[in-house]
Amino acid sequence: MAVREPRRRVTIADVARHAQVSTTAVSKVLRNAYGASPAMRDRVKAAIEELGYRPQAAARAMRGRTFTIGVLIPHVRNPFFADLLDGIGEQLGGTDYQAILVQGGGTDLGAEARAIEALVDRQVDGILMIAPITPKARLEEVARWMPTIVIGRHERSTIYDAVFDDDDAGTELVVRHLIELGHRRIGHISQRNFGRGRPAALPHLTRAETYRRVMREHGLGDGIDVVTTTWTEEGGHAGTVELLSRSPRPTAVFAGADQPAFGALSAVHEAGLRVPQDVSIAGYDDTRMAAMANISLTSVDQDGALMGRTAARLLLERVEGRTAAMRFSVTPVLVARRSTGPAPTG
Amino acid sequence: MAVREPRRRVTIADVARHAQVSTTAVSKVLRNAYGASPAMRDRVKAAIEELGYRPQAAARAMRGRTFTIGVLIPHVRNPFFADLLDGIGEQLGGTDYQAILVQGGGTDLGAEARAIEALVDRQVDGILMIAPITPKARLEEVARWMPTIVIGRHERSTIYDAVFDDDDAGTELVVRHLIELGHRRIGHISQRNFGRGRPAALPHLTRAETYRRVMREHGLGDGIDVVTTTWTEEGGHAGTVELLSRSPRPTAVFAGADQPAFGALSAVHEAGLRVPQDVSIAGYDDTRMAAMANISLTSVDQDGALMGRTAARLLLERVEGRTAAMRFSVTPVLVARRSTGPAPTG
DNA sequence: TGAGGCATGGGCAACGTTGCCCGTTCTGTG
DNA sequence: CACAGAACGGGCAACGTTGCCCATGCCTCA
Repeated sequence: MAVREPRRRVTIADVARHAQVSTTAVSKVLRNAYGASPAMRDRVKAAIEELGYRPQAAARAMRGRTFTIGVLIPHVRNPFFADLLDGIGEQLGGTDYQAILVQGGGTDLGAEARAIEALVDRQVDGILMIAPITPKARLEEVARWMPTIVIGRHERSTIYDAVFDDDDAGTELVVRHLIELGHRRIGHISQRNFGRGRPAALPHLTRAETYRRVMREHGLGDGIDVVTTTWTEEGGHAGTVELLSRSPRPTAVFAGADQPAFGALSAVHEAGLRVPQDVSIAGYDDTRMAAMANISLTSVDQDGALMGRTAARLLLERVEGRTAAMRFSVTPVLVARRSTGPAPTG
Repeated sequence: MAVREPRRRVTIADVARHAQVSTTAVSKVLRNAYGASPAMRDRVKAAIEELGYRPQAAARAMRGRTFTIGVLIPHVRNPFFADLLDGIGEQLGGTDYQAILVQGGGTDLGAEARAIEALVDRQVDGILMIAPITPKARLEEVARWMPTIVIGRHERSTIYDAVFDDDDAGTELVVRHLIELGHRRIGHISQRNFGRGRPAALPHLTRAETYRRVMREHGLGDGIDVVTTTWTEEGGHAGTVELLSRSPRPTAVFAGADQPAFGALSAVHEAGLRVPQDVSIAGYDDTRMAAMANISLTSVDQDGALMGRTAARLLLERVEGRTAAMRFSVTPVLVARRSTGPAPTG
């Protein structure tokens, strides 16, 4: 097979010529617009089929529509985001909209800013932002340009919609679970704070705050111990090593998320301690790995697919014209597994 | 803060007016083109800064360039792809190009086809396809339209570049490792075959083929046992349950990838068997979870970041005009951990 | 002093699509 | 049979950017 020169792409004009109609007519058929007879519709559709015509998104963009939804994702390594994307994809399937993903960098404010600008420059019809660390003021600035849904943050906005997990409730579930098991010294692994916005807007801040509150409410203010790393396997490992070096050491660790919890499990293992006999470990997100029998990590399930579906639905509504702001919150559920058990006595 | 109407976006004409020059002049400055004095350059740059101007990708696209690289990814749930994306991002950082990701669905040929078309419709300057299942003929058709790099497939093409891991060598390493440990009955978990192209082009086919070859070369043709599922935790679990039901059951399982290997570990655990005393498990990809001390999965490391960087570099070269096809292969390394051990005697 | 070249800046058309508007033909009703 | 109104199809401009080309003015060199 020889290398042919790339032939010119089929345009609406080619279709019009082939179907013996005007370009306007073809456009009408494409958009299901008024003013096209069934006969013409068929003829044009046949021509489109025959020539393999596909509209060019760029030219459409110049007229205002791209049929593209931009999704800002901190980093694809976090498996929970995959659930969100599944939900988004499910909701968008069957519509004319296509999701494109852009990685924001996770902890790099500058990278995230560039990613957002990239989406704005590309004239997407709407943006879904997954747990952005960008200040709220900037999010609202973007939301004024184009329909925007923010996933995972708790602030109220009158300009964009919010879809989030009730991190407060979820954290309360898991910390109480540990306390009920008799734990008094419970370490917590949190993330470095990059945002400059209102505190507690980001999940890791809510979780840390609620952890502190619940501990205090149970008279365990002295047992509070927060280490700040990153929510990765490596971060969770390092944080747990630090917690285990305390004297007395905590008998349980709420890792804040499953990824650091996996690192915590490995750190406990390396220290020659047993889970849960010596140390209990709990995560958050209920990822698939958490359910594996040899891991069996206690976690908090937030329905990521539902959040994704809802976020995409809300965004489409906004694209279609809704302007009133909406909020949607998912109620988390504790999934107790074998990584948590009664506190060791003594 | 009130909801303002979205103001019109700043265009090149606004900048030109503000800087008292022509739009052509502004365009020249933007593109670092010839024919602009340093003085004018400064003036225009100041105006751009002042107005916060950003070029619109769609309008540029109509003139032939979008500064966008499309990345087709089967599914974000596979952690190995995150390494590839890190490499791609690293190489693209500092250039004017922005990567956008589109999910192909993994096992759904139709979804992948739509994803590829979405990228073509959006006039990206080049496409990086990660382990596509689309027939080669179609890949070449796309590659004639725009610069294309295919990651993970082994076929030769004169039209697109290929970047892949030497799956044959990697599989030989891991299967030999198991044989040297004394295993004779080694199960293998493979994936359903969706492609219709040349066999062995996709990694899972190469791995299965090489597994068979190495087994036979060591006189272990009778010990060959392949189950076909999907390369997910769930698939690996189900496949391993099936393998463990054999009589006699295999003493080792080469899971084909880390994700199914994790499922395999859990299945062995559930069956009340020990790893590696009763059953050895090996994966492929050397993901971060494999390195966790409590998992300690034997795996094969393929340098995903290097593959990603190389693929992105090759693509940029093609965007700049190279037409000769290139191939780049990464040499894998066996990482033996505690999930593999001597075959049980008797 | 004149010719040629270079540096600099701008005019213009074109990329593909769609919304607005206008003209023609057809249909139904008095 | 006349007329209003609907149905239908097409012309045209505009979206923002860039590549090609031309005009101007200055400098250099023979």
